[in-house]
Amino acid sequence: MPTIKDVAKALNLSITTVSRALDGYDDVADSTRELVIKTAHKMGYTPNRAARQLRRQQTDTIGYILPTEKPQFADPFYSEFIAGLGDTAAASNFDLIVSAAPPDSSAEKALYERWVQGRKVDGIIINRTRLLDWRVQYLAERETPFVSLERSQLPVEFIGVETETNQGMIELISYLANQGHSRIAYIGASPDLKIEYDRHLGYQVGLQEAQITSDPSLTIRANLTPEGGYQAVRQLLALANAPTAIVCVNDLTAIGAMHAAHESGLKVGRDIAIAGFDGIADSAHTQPPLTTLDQPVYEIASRLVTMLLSLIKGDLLSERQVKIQPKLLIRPSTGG
Amino acid sequence: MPTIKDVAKALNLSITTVSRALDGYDDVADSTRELVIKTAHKMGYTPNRAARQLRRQQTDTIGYILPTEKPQFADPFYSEFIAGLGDTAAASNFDLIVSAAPPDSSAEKALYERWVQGRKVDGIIINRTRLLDWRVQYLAERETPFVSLERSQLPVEFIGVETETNQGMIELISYLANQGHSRIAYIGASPDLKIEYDRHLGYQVGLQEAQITSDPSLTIRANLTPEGGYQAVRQLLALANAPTAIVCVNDLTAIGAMHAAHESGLKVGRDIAIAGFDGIADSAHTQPPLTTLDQPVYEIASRLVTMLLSLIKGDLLSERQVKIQPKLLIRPSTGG
DNA sequence: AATATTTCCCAAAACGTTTTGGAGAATATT
DNA sequence: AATATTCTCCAAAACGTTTTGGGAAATATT
Repeated sequence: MPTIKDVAKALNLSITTVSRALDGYDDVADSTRELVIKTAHKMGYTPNRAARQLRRQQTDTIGYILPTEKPQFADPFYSEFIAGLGDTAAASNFDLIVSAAPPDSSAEKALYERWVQGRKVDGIIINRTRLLDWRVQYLAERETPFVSLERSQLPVEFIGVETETNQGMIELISYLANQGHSRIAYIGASPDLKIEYDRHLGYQVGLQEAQITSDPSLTIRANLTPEGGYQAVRQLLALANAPTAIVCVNDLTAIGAMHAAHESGLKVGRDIAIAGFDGIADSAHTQPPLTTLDQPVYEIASRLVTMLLSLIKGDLLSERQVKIQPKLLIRPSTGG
Repeated sequence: MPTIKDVAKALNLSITTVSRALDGYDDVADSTRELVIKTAHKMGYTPNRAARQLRRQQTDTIGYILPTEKPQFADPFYSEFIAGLGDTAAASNFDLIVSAAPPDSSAEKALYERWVQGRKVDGIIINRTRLLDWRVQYLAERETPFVSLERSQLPVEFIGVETETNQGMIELISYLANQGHSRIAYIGASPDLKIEYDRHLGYQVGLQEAQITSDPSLTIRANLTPEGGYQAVRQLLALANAPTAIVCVNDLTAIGAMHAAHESGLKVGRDIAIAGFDGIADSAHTQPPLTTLDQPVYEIASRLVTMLLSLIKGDLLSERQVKIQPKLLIRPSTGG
């Protein structure tokens, strides 16, 4: 594997000149630059990343840690999200390093420390942000560039992307109300998650706009998985006064919810309405197809990377806080 | 951020000794080693990865490239797969870098070159192996350690994990035959993929064992997505002599297939039987729940990393070729 | 008491870059 | 013709480790 020294020797130039020719400095003659570029290419020279990183004190790498729950972890949201991160990073010649850890665990903490202290990454992408997320505190204190999907409640400047949920929820619930539903339940997630906070709030605002009085017994917390949604619906259907429509915090929950409804002999879309949130690809092919608030996951991921990279480079970011409007996709799971 | 030099100065030792104390060499007194470890920890010292990499000429990093298809890419298989890769790598203090590129594209080639030539990774994980996969040729030629999920047909030693499909397919098809099905279709994927080769072969062997003569018009190729499965079933149902059972190359295809069947007014599990392959988490919650050949994705990923790491370290690998038996999960989508 | 061995430590080189601070040659300006 | 300016180039230092090849002191062996 040729080094810069080999290229220099082959051309009888100093390594300084080769380096500067390759990096586009203007204190090297055009003729030599061309020559350098050509022979470097011919010799198959690629700069050694470690050496460059050591000297430059930066890594050209960004990090992302998957929020894996204990046993199994399979959410199509994340494969699309990671594809977006990886693609966009690669387009700027950055690398993406990925690891996995349960949220708010010691393993998570250890990973962040390893990456931040060891100067393993130039910046970090956070998602599934929690209301009082130690990660944003930690990264802000250490002045490590980071962007997040969803805003925490900590007094730290928020840079990233957030989904504006209220409008979409209002649309969804008004649609359900127009279909004649008045007992509309909500299946949420852990209350320390910002998405749960937002989506539950959106649900309540939606009810209010539709002039439906909120019934606390119709809000129930699950864990973002099909299993969670399945169990939650079994509870809801056991209620004396069971709901006729159910809004779920994400599509996976809705998939489990539909399963439980079917199992109880209800025809989803006729006997009960069920809606999700995320717009994962599967949602178009569930039986019946799922009404959902669709988010452009790939673009969100891509946008986050773009923002993070300019943060790292010290460019001034015109838009530090991007708001995304989810799009209501009405499908047969809510009748109509 | 303290360096090894700071630690050495604080203890009035040489950096050599500090380095060797930390690395566990036995030519340093136990008392000093303890002292070094303690103060290094107290000072918050973490070795700089770039410097270590440069000196050691290795990166403690493995790479994986997602096979993203053009528009959207969301397959829960991959979120679980990546979680397994990341977890297991992190447990050995290795990092996982992830990027994305369409299979067999110039972008894919560019990424591999960047990683291999630039010594960015110590080893690579391959999946969705193709029959004549340029990647295995390339990596073998460059003597870059790699492991793959599924074996190519190239004359290169195979190291990795493969799924033994025939047995599972025989079970599945014999089950279908016992249910009275004799027109059993197969929806596959691109024929250059090893999984397509294997699973299609398994299907044919299964038919043979069940003494059903194979009808070529019942094999149809899709693209591993729900959309593909959906379109394929529309074609199949338009046949003069339509199938009564359909075996799909993966669960996503099966999900789309069920959708199309429903849409044609067929009740899946009663009027038509549909089965998938992979055992993604959703498959338990489709309507009806999907019969599938379940693979332990997380364990497969984890196993691949373990193998790759010993390959990198030069340990002798006792098992270079691991065979996995998928497990048939019979669910209502095939009636019964 | 001399020699051999073990124990514990260290100075210096090396890994492959980028950057600093010029220096000589060519050209432009007086 | 002398001086100033611009063009090109380069030697050397630095980034933070690990490893090599000892070397001095302490201990064991004759």
